[in-house]
Amino acid sequence: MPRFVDVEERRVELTDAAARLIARAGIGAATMREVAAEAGLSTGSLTHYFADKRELLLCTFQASLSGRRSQRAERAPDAASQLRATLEGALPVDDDRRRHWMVTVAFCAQAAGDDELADAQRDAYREFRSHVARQVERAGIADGDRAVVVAERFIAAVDGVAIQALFDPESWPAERQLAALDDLLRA
Amino acid sequence: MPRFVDVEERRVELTDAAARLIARAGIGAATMREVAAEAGLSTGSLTHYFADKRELLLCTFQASLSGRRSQRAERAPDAASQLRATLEGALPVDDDRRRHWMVTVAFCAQAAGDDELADAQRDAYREFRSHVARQVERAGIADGDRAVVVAERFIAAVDGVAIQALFDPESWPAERQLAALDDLLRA
DNA sequence: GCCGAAGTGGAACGAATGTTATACAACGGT
DNA sequence: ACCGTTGTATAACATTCGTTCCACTTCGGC
Repeated sequence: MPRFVDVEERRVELTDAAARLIARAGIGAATMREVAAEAGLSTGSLTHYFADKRELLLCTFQASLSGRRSQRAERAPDAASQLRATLEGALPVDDDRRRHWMVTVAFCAQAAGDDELADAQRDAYREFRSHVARQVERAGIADGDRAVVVAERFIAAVDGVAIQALFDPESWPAERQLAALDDLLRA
Repeated sequence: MPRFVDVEERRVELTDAAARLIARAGIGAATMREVAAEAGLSTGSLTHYFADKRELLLCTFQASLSGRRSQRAERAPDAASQLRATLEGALPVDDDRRRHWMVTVAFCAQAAGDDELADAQRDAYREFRSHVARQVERAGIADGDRAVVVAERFIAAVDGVAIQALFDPESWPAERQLAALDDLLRA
């Protein structure tokens, strides 16, 4: 087995390139040629690491999801701070999180007519809901089913702010997004 | 001027066909041929009413927006009921509103890399925010700038629920969406 | 030193897309 | 009755897409 290249790393480079293109110019701009060029490779190499365009896009989506998941890992002193950090991770307050959000929206739109993608989206959402609900319980805000309902309300509020912020950044600088989050947690 | 055909009506039929396709199978499925076929016409007729595909999509988006705007028109007895009706109009509680939401999400994703579309989206959102803020004032919930902030919070909460309901309808039947809306207005 | 597998680039193909052009049908004005 | 405009359908166009294929390079094993 000659020629040592870290396959997984190369795949990450390619899905990163795809995510960058999608965030910048929409999912329609993520053609095989454009993705390869963005990663500094050729289409021949691209097909060497992903059999299909479909596989490339699915991996791009899942990489974006796991990127968001890893952001949660940052530990905070107490349960309330952890909850706040988790919700803050879902706000487009910097370029990186903004990029993740644009990719998420693009795949939301793509999920229409693609059942596999829709399932992945739904499962990711439910997993996130469980995660937030667990932190709500730890923070002593609510228990059991009530915690899930509270988590849903928190997520809905944060997502709503995120969407407004995505397409009207002038009205929603980072500080205003964080202020809205604090208002939410205070109530 | 021979051959009487209601041009505006025909254009509505075509943008409706486009909206149906987008909601059903994503914006990628809205090709010129598919839209024409969905409307029961040929591409020759389609180009007769819309110079470009771009014009067709822009008109489809604006038609979806004005459709949502007209839904607000239903009068309610008091200011609080009007506010509730407006916010309920932003929830995908039936097939029609669900369709509008899918189209909105599709164009949200498309707005990346299309400044004109992004501007239209932002302006529509601001107009909706003003509308809700006015109803918040009339309902005596808040005044002036506070009314705008309250409106933003309401819209964020409703949009967040809408997105969760779009991609996880099992968890979000219509009654649960409306219950979440009532919870929101009670607080 | 040579062989073969892994990696890479680039060309080529068929299919599909947006767009344009052309031919025909339908109807009002004179 | 004829003409010109409007509406519609079909075909063809160039372009672009995903995909496939082939030549070339690079390295480890024998």
